[in-house]
Amino acid sequence: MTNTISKENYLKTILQHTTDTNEPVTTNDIANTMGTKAASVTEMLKKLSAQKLIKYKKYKGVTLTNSGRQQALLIIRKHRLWEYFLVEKLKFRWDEIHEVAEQLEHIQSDILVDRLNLFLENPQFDPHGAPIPNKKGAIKKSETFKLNEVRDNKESIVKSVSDQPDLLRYLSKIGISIGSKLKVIEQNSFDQSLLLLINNKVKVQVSSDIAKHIRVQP
Amino acid sequence: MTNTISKENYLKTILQHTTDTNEPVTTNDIANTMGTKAASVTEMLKKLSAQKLIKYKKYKGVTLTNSGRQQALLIIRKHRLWEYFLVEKLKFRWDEIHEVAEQLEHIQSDILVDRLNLFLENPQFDPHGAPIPNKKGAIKKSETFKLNEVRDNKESIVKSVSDQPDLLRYLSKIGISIGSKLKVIEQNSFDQSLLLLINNKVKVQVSSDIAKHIRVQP
DNA sequence: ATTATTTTTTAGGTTTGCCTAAATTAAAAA
DNA sequence: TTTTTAATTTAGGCAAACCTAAAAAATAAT
Repeated sequence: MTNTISKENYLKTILQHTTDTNEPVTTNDIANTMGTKAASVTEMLKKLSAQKLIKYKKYKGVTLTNSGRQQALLIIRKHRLWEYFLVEKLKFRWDEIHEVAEQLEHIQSDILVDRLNLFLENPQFDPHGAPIPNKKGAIKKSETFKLNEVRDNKESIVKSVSDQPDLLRYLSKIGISIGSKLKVIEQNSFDQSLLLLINNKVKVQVSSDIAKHIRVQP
Repeated sequence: MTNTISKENYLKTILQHTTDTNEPVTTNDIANTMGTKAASVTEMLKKLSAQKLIKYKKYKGVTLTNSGRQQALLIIRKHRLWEYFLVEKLKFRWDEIHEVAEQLEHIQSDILVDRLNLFLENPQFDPHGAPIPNKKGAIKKSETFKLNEVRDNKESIVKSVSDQPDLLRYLSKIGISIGSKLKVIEQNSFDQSLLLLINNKVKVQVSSDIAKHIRVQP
């Protein structure tokens, strides 16, 4: 019943690549994000398929079964609860937590997750603003928009950012955090970079590559 | 530089078997406590020896090198800090923590250990009364005695108990915890069991098998 | 001091998860 | 539609950590 760490990581990766698009994820995409080779991925897909955790047709990519998605969501739950713990209790910076949470998410203990959740008072979002799935794996999704899709001169509030240490360090440096108020002053039509007003105070130019990792609400 | 979980467990086991006796531990003893077979142990000993973590002569048992002891002590440190966390913060009972701590002790992150220690306010003893090694692996040892070595009609205070869930549940049931006051009323000369007075209130008969897992101070 | 018993080691296998190189299939280009 | 390119899978290997069975060494018993 208990999966290996490697299998858990595959499930998590497949979930991440299929939730937004609803499309099957390819062997190569999995290999790239996991830092393994395509051949290794194929091999693992066969095992996960035999366990009915994924739907896999040769050469056609993969999606999760309900059972696989459920398992993946509970790993995400653990990851995000631990991230919250690291920041709120142990005073980690948000760019320091990823690596540690990647380890902690694989600790197997239902009672631990329950009590950690209780101790943290049932948090709903992790330090990057990502929603924490509940005990059953259910996730409440909110309507947010990528910053690079917001029209000029609209004000919005930062709701979440991608979990990438480099990005997080950069955002801290320019003063963007969850809850920051952003106004897109203008979009450069050549490179799609944005001129932002942050919290009504500072103007900063950010690339569209950064902007697409920032999700906001009007 | 980073060892596998399996290697860490071997180091820990070797430490546990060599600290009190100062004698080399045998292949079979290691196999028994780890739940593996002697052949597997021999194989691993060769690897640990090649890494200069243990001193190993064929057929002659094993001891740790300074480097190996240092590593083992830092794993113990993590184990005991996590145990303290589980009991003090997450409200685990002391008989529930072992299995989880066995997993948590293998999380690799120096910064995590430092900040956990800070968060817990630098605790000196884990929930069973075992001393927590400091950041350098140093452990302060206190003079304690096994309860079965205490003379009749002497009063003493419980300082530590062995980390075995069954034992811990039993001790809870009869009302013994760290700090309890015990008086050995009499020792049965046939089976060496002890009649105890606990906290000046309850009388309980305890086998010597239990008593040797309870360490006390006068 | 031999012999018998127990302990430890060696030899040869298994599983998991990774790899490279070659073969196959699918997709894109001519 | 055929050819070329790209993606994927298969085949065959490797390291880690376990195993069983057989051989060797150490210890205990006669």
